[in-house]
Amino acid sequence: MSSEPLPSEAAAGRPPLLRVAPLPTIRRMASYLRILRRVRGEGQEAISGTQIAEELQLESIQVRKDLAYTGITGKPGVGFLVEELIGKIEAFLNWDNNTDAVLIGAGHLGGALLGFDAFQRYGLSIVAAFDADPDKVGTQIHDKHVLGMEKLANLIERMHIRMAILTVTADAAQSVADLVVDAGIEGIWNFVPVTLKVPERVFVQNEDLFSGLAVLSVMLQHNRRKDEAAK
Amino acid sequence: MSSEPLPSEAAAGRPPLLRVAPLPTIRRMASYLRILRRVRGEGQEAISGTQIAEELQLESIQVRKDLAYTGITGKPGVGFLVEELIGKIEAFLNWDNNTDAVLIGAGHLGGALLGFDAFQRYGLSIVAAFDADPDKVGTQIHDKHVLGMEKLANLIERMHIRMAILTVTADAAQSVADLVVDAGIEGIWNFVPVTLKVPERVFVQNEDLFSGLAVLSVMLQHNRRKDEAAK
DNA sequence: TAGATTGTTAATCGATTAACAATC
DNA sequence: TAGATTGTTAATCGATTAACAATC
Repeated sequence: MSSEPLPSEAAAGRPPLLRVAPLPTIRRMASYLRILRRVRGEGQEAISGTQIAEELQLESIQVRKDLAYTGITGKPGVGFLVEELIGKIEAFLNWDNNTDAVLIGAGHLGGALLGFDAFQRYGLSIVAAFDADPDKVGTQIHDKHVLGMEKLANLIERMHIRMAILTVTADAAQSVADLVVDAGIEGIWNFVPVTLKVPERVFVQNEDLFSGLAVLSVMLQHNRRKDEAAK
Repeated sequence: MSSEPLPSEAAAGRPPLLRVAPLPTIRRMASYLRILRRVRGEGQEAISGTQIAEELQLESIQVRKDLAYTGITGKPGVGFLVEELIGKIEAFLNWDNNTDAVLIGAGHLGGALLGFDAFQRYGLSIVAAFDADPDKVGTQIHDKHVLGMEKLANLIERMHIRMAILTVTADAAQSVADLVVDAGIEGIWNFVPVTLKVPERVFVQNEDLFSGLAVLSVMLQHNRRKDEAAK
Protein backbone atom coordinates (compact mmCIF):
# COMPACT_ATOMS: atom_id res chain seq x y z
CA MET A 1 0.00 0.00 0.00
CA SER A 2 2.33 2.68 -1.17
CA SER A 3 1.30 6.26 -0.74
CA GLU A 4 3.21 7.41 -3.78
CA PRO A 5 1.37 10.04 -5.75
CA LEU A 6 -0.30 8.96 -8.93
CA PRO A 7 1.57 10.06 -12.07
CA SER A 8 -1.17 12.54 -12.86
CA GLU A 9 -0.79 14.20 -9.50
CA ALA A 10 2.95 14.44 -9.80
CA ALA A 11 2.66 15.79 -13.30
CA ALA A 12 0.25 18.44 -12.13
CA GLY A 13 2.83 19.52 -9.58
CA ARG A 14 0.49 18.97 -6.67
CA PRO A 15 1.80 17.74 -3.35
CA PRO A 16 1.33 14.01 -2.76
CA LEU A 17 -2.11 13.35 -1.36
CA LEU A 18 -1.94 11.61 1.95
CA ARG A 19 -4.40 8.85 1.37
CA VAL A 20 -6.89 7.75 3.96
CA ALA A 21 -8.14 4.18 3.80
CA PRO A 22 -11.70 3.77 2.48
CA LEU A 23 -14.24 4.74 5.13
CA PRO A 24 -15.87 1.28 5.15
CA THR A 25 -12.43 -0.16 5.88
CA ILE A 26 -11.90 2.23 8.78
CA ARG A 27 -15.28 1.34 10.24
CA ARG A 28 -14.55 -2.37 10.06
CA MET A 29 -11.22 -1.89 11.84
CA ALA A 30 -13.13 -1.18 15.02
CA SER A 31 -14.83 -4.57 14.86
CA TYR A 32 -11.60 -6.37 13.99
CA LEU A 33 -10.11 -4.89 17.11
CA ARG A 34 -13.04 -6.09 19.16
CA ILE A 35 -12.57 -9.68 18.02
CA LEU A 36 -8.82 -9.53 18.47
CA ARG A 37 -9.03 -8.26 22.03
CA ARG A 38 -11.44 -11.01 22.92
CA VAL A 39 -9.29 -13.65 21.29
CA ARG A 40 -6.21 -12.33 23.07
CA GLY A 41 -8.07 -12.63 26.35
CA GLU A 42 -8.61 -16.28 25.51
CA GLY A 43 -4.88 -16.76 25.05
CA GLN A 44 -4.93 -17.25 21.29
CA GLU A 45 -1.66 -16.08 19.74
CA ALA A 46 -2.36 -16.17 16.01
CA ILE A 47 -5.47 -15.61 13.95
CA SER A 48 -6.26 -15.95 10.25
CA GLY A 49 -8.26 -13.57 8.11
CA THR A 50 -10.61 -16.47 7.61
CA GLN A 51 -11.36 -16.76 11.31
CA ILE A 52 -11.94 -13.02 11.72
CA ALA A 53 -14.21 -13.07 8.67
CA GLU A 54 -16.29 -15.92 10.08
CA GLU A 55 -16.79 -14.22 13.41
CA LEU A 56 -17.95 -11.02 11.74
CA GLN A 57 -19.84 -12.65 8.89
CA LEU A 58 -17.62 -11.05 6.26
CA GLU A 59 -15.57 -12.41 3.37
CA SER A 60 -12.01 -13.30 4.21
CA ILE A 61 -10.65 -11.45 1.20
CA GLN A 62 -12.19 -8.28 2.56
CA VAL A 63 -10.56 -8.78 5.93
CA ARG A 64 -7.19 -9.37 4.31
CA LYS A 65 -7.50 -6.28 2.15
CA ASP A 66 -8.49 -4.18 5.12
CA LEU A 67 -5.72 -5.45 7.35
CA ALA A 68 -3.17 -4.61 4.69
CA TYR A 69 -3.90 -0.92 5.40
CA THR A 70 -2.42 -1.32 8.86
CA GLY A 71 0.88 -2.38 7.33
CA ILE A 72 0.92 -5.77 9.01
CA THR A 73 2.43 -8.81 7.30
CA GLY A 74 0.93 -12.22 7.93
CA LYS A 75 2.35 -15.70 7.61
CA PRO A 76 0.92 -17.74 4.75
CA GLY A 77 -0.78 -20.85 6.11
CA VAL A 78 -0.89 -19.39 9.60
CA GLY A 79 -2.34 -15.89 9.78
CA PHE A 80 -1.44 -12.87 11.87
CA LEU A 81 0.03 -12.55 15.32
CA VAL A 82 -2.82 -11.36 17.52
CA GLU A 83 -0.73 -9.08 19.69
CA GLU A 84 1.00 -7.47 16.75
CA LEU A 85 -2.23 -6.99 14.85
CA ILE A 86 -3.89 -5.33 17.83
CA GLY A 87 -0.96 -2.93 18.01
CA LYS A 88 -1.17 -2.14 14.32
CA ILE A 89 -4.90 -1.50 14.35
CA GLU A 90 -4.68 0.63 17.48
CA ALA A 91 -1.97 2.67 15.80
CA PHE A 92 -3.98 2.89 12.58
CA LEU A 93 -6.98 4.22 14.50
CA ASN A 94 -4.82 6.33 16.78
CA TRP A 95 -6.37 4.51 19.71
CA ASP A 96 -3.00 3.96 21.30
CA ASN A 97 -2.95 7.68 22.05
CA ASN A 98 -5.47 9.29 24.33
CA THR A 99 -7.72 11.93 22.82
CA ASP A 100 -9.44 14.40 25.09
CA ALA A 101 -12.93 15.54 24.20
CA VAL A 102 -15.63 17.77 25.57
CA LEU A 103 -19.29 16.84 25.48
CA ILE A 104 -21.91 19.51 25.02
CA GLY A 105 -25.51 18.78 25.94
CA ALA A 106 -25.92 16.76 29.12
CA GLY A 107 -29.36 15.38 28.32
CA HIS A 108 -30.35 11.73 28.18
CA LEU A 109 -28.12 10.76 25.28
CA GLY A 110 -25.24 12.93 26.47
CA GLY A 111 -25.54 11.39 29.91
CA ALA A 112 -25.46 7.90 28.45
CA LEU A 113 -22.25 8.72 26.56
CA LEU A 114 -20.70 10.17 29.72
CA GLY A 115 -21.35 6.84 31.39
CA PHE A 116 -19.68 4.79 28.68
CA ASP A 117 -16.44 3.89 30.35
CA ALA A 118 -15.61 1.64 27.39
CA PHE A 119 -14.47 4.82 25.61
CA GLN A 120 -11.28 4.63 27.64
CA ARG A 121 -10.29 1.52 25.73
CA TYR A 122 -10.93 3.36 22.49
CA GLY A 123 -8.52 6.17 23.16
CA LEU A 124 -11.21 8.65 24.13
CA SER A 125 -11.62 10.50 27.36
CA ILE A 126 -14.34 13.03 27.95
CA VAL A 127 -12.81 15.65 30.20
CA ALA A 128 -15.97 17.62 30.94
CA ALA A 129 -19.60 18.11 29.98
CA PHE A 130 -21.30 21.42 29.25
CA ASP A 131 -24.91 22.41 29.39
CA ALA A 132 -26.95 25.58 29.13
CA ASP A 133 -29.37 24.49 31.85
CA PRO A 134 -28.41 26.23 35.14
CA ASP A 135 -29.95 23.34 37.08
CA LYS A 136 -27.46 20.93 35.55
CA VAL A 137 -24.41 23.17 35.82
CA GLY A 138 -22.37 22.30 38.88
CA THR A 139 -23.68 18.75 39.08
CA GLN A 140 -21.84 15.59 38.12
CA ILE A 141 -23.02 12.92 35.71
CA HIS A 142 -21.15 9.64 35.96
CA ASP A 143 -18.30 11.44 37.69
CA LYS A 144 -18.01 14.08 34.99
CA HIS A 145 -18.50 17.70 35.94
CA VAL A 146 -21.18 19.62 34.10
CA LEU A 147 -19.98 23.16 33.43
CA GLY A 148 -21.71 26.24 32.11
CA MET A 149 -21.46 27.18 28.45
CA GLU A 150 -19.46 30.30 29.29
CA LYS A 151 -16.55 28.08 30.30
CA LEU A 152 -16.51 26.06 27.08
CA ALA A 153 -14.31 28.11 24.77
CA ASN A 154 -11.75 28.82 27.41
CA LEU A 155 -11.41 25.17 28.42
CA ILE A 156 -10.99 24.02 24.83
CA GLU A 157 -8.24 26.55 24.27
CA ARG A 158 -6.49 26.01 27.56
CA MET A 159 -6.47 22.22 27.29
CA HIS A 160 -5.96 22.13 23.52
CA ILE A 161 -9.02 19.93 23.11
CA ARG A 162 -9.46 18.79 19.53
CA MET A 163 -12.73 16.85 19.68
CA ALA A 164 -16.24 17.92 20.65
CA ILE A 165 -19.19 15.58 21.12
CA LEU A 166 -22.49 17.25 20.32
CA THR A 167 -25.65 16.01 22.03
CA VAL A 168 -27.53 19.29 22.25
CA THR A 169 -30.98 20.09 20.87
CA ALA A 170 -31.37 20.60 17.14
CA ASP A 171 -31.93 24.34 17.42
CA ALA A 172 -28.78 24.86 19.48
CA ALA A 173 -26.52 22.65 17.39
CA GLN A 174 -25.23 25.15 14.83
CA SER A 175 -24.43 27.90 17.32
CA VAL A 176 -22.63 25.45 19.59
CA ALA A 177 -20.70 24.16 16.59
CA ASP A 178 -19.70 27.72 15.70
CA LEU A 179 -18.54 28.26 19.23
CA VAL A 180 -16.36 25.15 19.47
CA VAL A 181 -14.96 25.67 15.99
CA ASP A 182 -13.95 29.21 16.91
CA ALA A 183 -12.27 27.84 19.99
CA GLY A 184 -10.13 25.57 17.82
CA ILE A 185 -11.93 22.22 17.72
CA GLU A 186 -10.84 20.05 14.77
CA GLY A 187 -13.43 17.28 14.84
CA ILE A 188 -17.07 17.07 15.88
CA TRP A 189 -18.88 13.87 16.78
CA ASN A 190 -22.37 15.01 15.98
CA PHE A 191 -25.36 13.16 17.42
CA VAL A 192 -27.82 15.88 16.46
CA PRO A 193 -29.86 15.33 13.27
CA VAL A 194 -28.72 18.60 11.74
CA THR A 195 -26.32 19.39 8.92
CA LEU A 196 -23.63 21.49 10.49
CA LYS A 197 -21.86 24.21 8.55
CA VAL A 198 -18.21 24.20 9.49
CA PRO A 199 -14.97 25.34 7.85
CA GLU A 200 -13.26 22.77 5.66
CA ARG A 201 -10.52 22.06 8.17
CA VAL A 202 -13.07 20.72 10.68
CA PHE A 203 -14.23 17.15 10.27
CA VAL A 204 -17.79 16.23 11.27
CA GLN A 205 -18.76 12.64 11.99
CA ASN A 206 -22.54 12.41 11.96
CA GLU A 207 -24.30 9.70 13.93
CA ASP A 208 -27.79 9.79 12.61
CA LEU A 209 -30.05 7.41 14.48
CA PHE A 210 -32.92 8.02 12.16
CA SER A 211 -31.04 6.90 9.09
CA GLY A 212 -30.46 3.56 10.79
CA LEU A 213 -34.11 3.35 11.70
CA ALA A 214 -34.98 4.14 8.09
CA VAL A 215 -32.99 1.15 6.86
CA LEU A 216 -34.61 -1.14 9.39
CA SER A 217 -38.10 0.12 8.55
CA VAL A 218 -37.61 -0.41 4.85
CA MET A 219 -36.21 -3.90 5.34
CA LEU A 220 -39.06 -4.94 7.62
CA GLN A 221 -41.57 -3.63 5.12
CA HIS A 222 -39.73 -5.36 2.31
CA ASN A 223 -39.67 -8.73 4.03
CA ARG A 224 -43.34 -8.50 4.82
CA ARG A 225 -44.07 -7.76 1.15
CA LYS A 226 -41.99 -10.73 0.13
CA ASP A 227 -43.89 -12.96 2.53
CA GLU A 228 -47.19 -11.74 1.25
CA ALA A 229 -46.10 -12.22 -2.35
CA ALA A 230 -45.00 -15.76 -1.53
CA LYS A 231 -48.45 -16.73 -0.30
CA MET B 1 -38.06 1.99 -12.51
CA SER B 2 -40.45 0.29 -14.85
CA SER B 3 -42.66 -0.81 -11.98
CA GLU B 4 -43.12 2.66 -10.56
CA PRO B 5 -46.58 3.16 -9.19
CA LEU B 6 -48.88 5.79 -10.64
CA PRO B 7 -49.86 8.75 -8.47
CA SER B 8 -53.23 7.12 -8.01
CA GLU B 9 -51.78 4.36 -5.89
CA ALA B 10 -51.47 6.80 -2.99
CA ALA B 11 -54.93 5.97 -1.71
CA ALA B 12 -54.74 2.31 -2.62
CA GLY B 13 -51.59 1.41 -0.73
CA ARG B 14 -47.88 1.34 -1.22
CA PRO B 15 -45.59 0.77 -4.20
CA PRO B 16 -44.72 -2.87 -4.71
CA LEU B 17 -41.13 -3.01 -3.44
CA LEU B 18 -39.61 -5.72 -5.54
CA ARG B 19 -36.14 -4.31 -5.24
CA VAL B 20 -34.94 -2.34 -2.29
CA ALA B 21 -33.33 1.00 -3.00
CA PRO B 22 -29.59 1.27 -2.32
CA LEU B 23 -28.92 1.53 1.41
CA PRO B 24 -27.21 4.94 1.10
CA THR B 25 -30.35 6.19 -0.61
CA ILE B 26 -32.55 4.89 2.19
CA ARG B 27 -30.38 6.54 4.80
CA ARG B 28 -30.52 9.87 3.01
CA MET B 29 -34.31 9.71 2.82
CA ALA B 30 -34.45 10.32 6.55
CA SER B 31 -32.58 13.59 6.16
CA TYR B 32 -34.67 14.67 3.18
CA LEU B 33 -37.73 14.20 5.33
CA ARG B 34 -36.20 16.31 8.07
CA ILE B 35 -35.62 19.23 5.69
CA LEU B 36 -39.06 18.87 4.15
CA ARG B 37 -40.87 18.92 7.45
CA ARG B 38 -39.01 22.04 8.49
CA VAL B 39 -39.72 23.74 5.19
CA ARG B 40 -43.38 22.79 5.41
CA GLY B 41 -43.51 24.39 8.83
CA GLU B 42 -42.25 27.58 7.22
CA GLY B 43 -45.09 27.49 4.75
CA GLN B 44 -43.04 26.66 1.66
CA GLU B 45 -45.09 24.72 -0.87
CA ALA B 46 -42.55 23.60 -3.45
CA ILE B 47 -38.88 22.70 -3.22
CA SER B 48 -36.25 21.84 -5.80
CA GLY B 49 -33.69 19.08 -5.61
CA THR B 50 -31.14 21.86 -5.78
CA GLN B 51 -32.41 23.45 -2.58
CA ILE B 52 -32.51 20.15 -0.70
CA ALA B 53 -29.01 19.39 -1.89
CA GLU B 54 -27.69 22.73 -0.68
CA GLU B 55 -29.19 22.32 2.76
CA LEU B 56 -27.66 18.88 3.17
CA GLN B 57 -24.41 19.64 1.37
CA LEU B 58 -25.07 17.02 -1.28
CA GLU B 59 -25.14 17.10 -5.08
CA SER B 60 -28.51 17.88 -6.60
CA ILE B 61 -28.27 14.99 -9.05
CA GLN B 62 -27.98 12.64 -6.10
CA VAL B 63 -31.07 14.09 -4.48
CA ARG B 64 -33.05 13.76 -7.72
CA LYS B 65 -31.93 10.16 -8.19
CA ASP B 66 -32.88 9.30 -4.63
CA LEU B 67 -36.26 10.98 -4.78
CA ALA B 68 -37.11 9.03 -7.91
CA TYR B 69 -37.23 5.91 -5.73
CA THR B 70 -40.25 7.30 -3.92
CA GLY B 71 -42.14 7.45 -7.21
CA ILE B 72 -42.69 11.19 -7.07
CA THR B 73 -42.74 13.29 -10.23
CA GLY B 74 -41.48 16.85 -10.11
CA LYS B 75 -42.15 19.85 -12.31
CA PRO B 76 -39.20 20.92 -14.47
CA GLY B 77 -38.20 24.45 -13.58
CA VAL B 78 -40.07 24.29 -10.29
CA GLY B 79 -39.31 21.23 -8.22
CA PHE B 80 -41.48 19.03 -6.03
CA LEU B 81 -44.57 19.74 -3.99
CA VAL B 82 -43.44 19.67 -0.37
CA GLU B 83 -46.57 18.07 1.00
CA GLU B 84 -46.65 15.38 -1.67
CA LEU B 85 -42.97 14.61 -1.28
CA ILE B 86 -43.30 14.24 2.48
CA GLY B 87 -46.10 11.76 1.90
CA LYS B 88 -44.08 9.79 -0.62
CA ILE B 89 -41.01 9.58 1.59
CA GLU B 90 -43.06 8.63 4.64
CA ALA B 91 -44.67 5.88 2.60
CA PHE B 92 -41.31 4.79 1.23
CA LEU B 93 -39.92 4.49 4.75
CA ASN B 94 -43.17 3.08 6.12
CA TRP B 95 -43.20 5.93 8.60
CA ASP B 96 -46.84 6.66 7.94
CA ASN B 97 -47.65 3.43 9.73
CA ASN B 98 -46.88 2.93 13.36
CA THR B 99 -44.44 0.15 14.23
CA ASP B 100 -44.43 -1.23 17.75
CA ALA B 101 -41.14 -2.25 19.26
CA VAL B 102 -39.78 -3.62 22.51
CA LEU B 103 -36.56 -2.41 24.05
CA ILE B 104 -34.36 -4.80 25.96
CA GLY B 105 -31.75 -3.47 28.34
CA ALA B 106 -32.87 -0.45 30.34
CA GLY B 107 -29.39 0.91 31.06
CA HIS B 108 -28.14 4.38 30.24
CA LEU B 109 -28.40 4.08 26.49
CA GLY B 110 -31.67 2.17 26.62
CA GLY B 111 -33.06 4.79 28.94
CA ALA B 112 -32.03 7.56 26.57
CA LEU B 113 -33.82 5.84 23.71
CA LEU B 114 -36.93 5.41 25.85
CA GLY B 115 -36.94 9.16 26.36
CA PHE B 116 -36.69 9.98 22.66
CA ASP B 117 -40.21 11.07 21.96
CA ALA B 118 -39.15 12.09 18.46
CA PHE B 119 -39.50 8.41 17.55
CA GLN B 120 -43.23 8.97 17.40
CA ARG B 121 -42.74 11.14 14.32
CA TYR B 122 -40.70 8.38 12.76
CA GLY B 123 -43.36 5.73 12.97
CA LEU B 124 -41.85 4.02 15.97
CA SER B 125 -43.38 3.40 19.34
CA ILE B 126 -41.65 1.50 22.08
CA VAL B 127 -44.39 -0.33 23.93
CA ALA B 128 -42.33 -1.63 26.82
CA ALA B 129 -38.82 -2.06 28.15
CA PHE B 130 -37.32 -5.22 29.59
CA ASP B 131 -34.43 -5.76 31.94
CA ALA B 132 -32.88 -8.60 33.88
CA ASP B 133 -32.17 -6.42 36.91
CA PRO B 134 -34.89 -7.03 39.55
CA ASP B 135 -34.32 -3.51 40.90
CA LYS B 136 -35.39 -2.03 37.58
CA VAL B 137 -38.32 -4.33 36.95
CA GLY B 138 -41.57 -2.68 37.95
CA THR B 139 -40.20 0.84 37.62
CA GLN B 140 -40.94 3.28 34.82
CA ILE B 141 -38.40 5.09 32.66
CA HIS B 142 -39.78 8.06 30.78
CA ASP B 143 -43.28 6.69 31.22
CA LYS B 144 -42.37 3.26 29.85
CA HIS B 145 -42.82 0.23 32.08
CA VAL B 146 -39.79 -1.92 32.72
CA LEU B 147 -40.80 -5.58 32.75
CA GLY B 148 -38.95 -8.72 33.68
CA MET B 149 -37.35 -10.86 31.01
CA GLU B 150 -39.78 -13.71 31.66
CA LYS B 151 -42.54 -11.57 30.16
CA LEU B 152 -40.68 -10.78 26.95
CA ALA B 153 -41.51 -13.71 24.68
CA ASN B 154 -45.15 -13.72 25.63
CA LEU B 155 -45.60 -9.99 25.01
CA ILE B 156 -43.94 -10.18 21.60
CA GLU B 157 -46.21 -13.00 20.57
CA ARG B 158 -49.39 -11.55 22.03
CA MET B 159 -48.89 -8.10 20.52
CA HIS B 160 -47.32 -9.33 17.30
CA ILE B 161 -44.29 -7.13 17.85
CA ARG B 162 -41.94 -7.21 14.90
CA MET B 163 -39.06 -5.03 16.07
CA ALA B 164 -36.72 -5.36 19.03
CA ILE B 165 -34.23 -2.73 20.18
CA LEU B 166 -31.18 -4.23 21.85
CA THR B 167 -29.29 -2.18 24.42
CA VAL B 168 -28.14 -4.98 26.69
CA THR B 169 -24.60 -5.85 27.71
CA ALA B 170 -22.34 -7.55 25.17
CA ASP B 171 -22.39 -10.90 26.95
CA ALA B 172 -26.19 -11.00 27.08
CA ALA B 173 -26.79 -9.86 23.50
CA GLN B 174 -26.77 -13.21 21.67
CA SER B 175 -29.03 -15.01 24.12
CA VAL B 176 -31.51 -12.13 24.12
CA ALA B 177 -31.42 -12.13 20.33
CA ASP B 178 -32.16 -15.86 20.30
CA LEU B 179 -35.05 -15.28 22.64
CA VAL B 180 -36.71 -12.52 20.63
CA VAL B 181 -36.11 -14.31 17.36
CA ASP B 182 -37.79 -17.41 18.74
CA ALA B 183 -40.71 -15.26 19.79
CA GLY B 184 -41.15 -14.07 16.21
CA ILE B 185 -39.23 -10.79 15.94
CA GLU B 186 -38.39 -9.86 12.34
CA GLY B 187 -35.96 -7.00 12.82
CA ILE B 188 -33.42 -6.08 15.47
CA TRP B 189 -32.03 -2.62 16.03
CA ASN B 190 -28.78 -3.60 17.63
CA PHE B 191 -26.82 -1.08 19.68
CA VAL B 192 -24.52 -3.71 21.15
CA PRO B 193 -21.07 -4.07 19.56
CA VAL B 194 -21.54 -7.76 18.89
CA THR B 195 -22.16 -9.69 15.68
CA LEU B 196 -25.49 -11.39 16.20
CA LYS B 197 -26.22 -14.77 14.68
CA VAL B 198 -29.81 -14.82 13.49
CA PRO B 199 -31.79 -16.76 10.89
CA GLU B 200 -31.83 -15.25 7.42
CA ARG B 201 -35.39 -14.01 7.71
CA VAL B 202 -34.43 -11.67 10.55
CA PHE B 203 -32.86 -8.33 9.62
CA VAL B 204 -30.30 -6.80 11.95
CA GLN B 205 -29.49 -3.10 11.82
CA ASN B 206 -26.27 -2.51 13.70
CA GLU B 207 -25.54 0.86 15.25
CA ASP B 208 -21.91 0.67 16.07
CA LEU B 209 -20.75 3.77 17.91
CA PHE B 210 -17.16 2.71 17.82
CA SER B 211 -17.01 2.52 14.07
CA GLY B 212 -18.07 6.17 13.94
CA LEU B 213 -15.45 7.03 16.50
CA ALA B 214 -12.89 5.16 14.40
CA VAL B 215 -13.63 7.35 11.39
CA LEU B 216 -13.37 10.51 13.44
CA SER B 217 -10.09 9.40 15.04
CA VAL B 218 -8.51 8.60 11.71
CA MET B 219 -9.61 11.88 10.17
CA LEU B 220 -8.29 13.91 13.10
CA GLN B 221 -4.99 12.10 12.90
CA HIS B 222 -4.90 12.57 9.15
CA ASN B 223 -5.54 16.30 9.31
CA ARG B 224 -2.84 16.72 11.90
CA ARG B 225 -0.40 14.88 9.63
CA LYS B 226 -1.35 17.12 6.73
CA ASP B 227 -0.76 20.21 8.87
CA GLU B 228 2.62 18.95 9.90
CA ALA B 229 3.55 18.11 6.33
CA ALA B 230 2.54 21.60 5.24
CA LYS B 231 5.02 23.21 7.61
C1' DT C 1 4.87 -32.97 1.63
C1' DA C 2 -0.14 -31.36 1.70
C1' DG C 3 -3.19 -28.02 3.27
C1' DA C 4 -3.98 -23.44 4.59
C1' DT C 5 -3.41 -18.83 4.08
C1' DT C 6 -1.24 -14.55 2.51
C1' DG C 7 -0.82 -10.67 -0.70
C1' DT C 8 -1.13 -9.02 -5.30
C1' DT C 9 -3.25 -8.14 -9.70
C1' DA C 10 -7.46 -8.28 -12.36
C1' DA C 11 -12.54 -8.46 -12.85
C1' DT C 12 -16.88 -7.20 -11.23
C1' DC C 13 -20.28 -4.74 -9.09
C1' DG C 14 -22.83 -0.91 -7.44
C1' DA C 15 -23.19 3.85 -6.41
C1' DT C 16 -22.15 8.48 -7.77
C1' DT C 17 -21.64 11.92 -11.10
C1' DA C 18 -22.02 13.89 -15.84
C1' DA C 19 -24.50 15.13 -19.86
C1' DC C 20 -28.42 16.69 -21.95
C1' DA C 21 -33.06 16.63 -24.05
C1' DA C 22 -37.64 17.64 -22.40
C1' DT C 23 -40.60 20.84 -20.17
C1' DC C 24 -42.51 24.01 -16.95
C1' DT D 1 -39.32 33.55 -24.38
C1' DA D 2 -35.33 32.67 -21.04
C1' DG D 3 -33.94 30.42 -17.03
C1' DA D 4 -34.43 26.70 -14.00
C1' DT D 5 -35.12 22.16 -13.11
C1' DT D 6 -36.57 17.40 -13.99
C1' DG D 7 -35.64 12.65 -15.44
C1' DT D 8 -33.13 9.54 -18.28
C1' DT D 9 -29.10 7.44 -20.30
C1' DA D 10 -24.16 7.08 -20.23
C1' DA D 11 -19.59 7.60 -18.01
C1' DT D 12 -16.89 7.40 -14.03
C1' DC D 13 -15.38 6.18 -9.72
C1' DG D 14 -14.47 3.41 -5.82
C1' DA D 15 -15.19 -0.66 -3.19
C1' DT D 16 -15.82 -5.55 -3.22
C1' DT D 17 -14.84 -9.93 -4.93
C1' DA D 18 -12.25 -13.36 -7.72
C1' DA D 19 -8.16 -15.67 -9.14
C1' DC D 20 -3.90 -17.44 -8.18
C1' DA D 21 1.13 -17.62 -7.41
C1' DA D 22 4.04 -17.54 -3.37
C1' DT D 23 5.06 -19.46 1.01
C1' DC D 24 4.64 -21.16 5.59
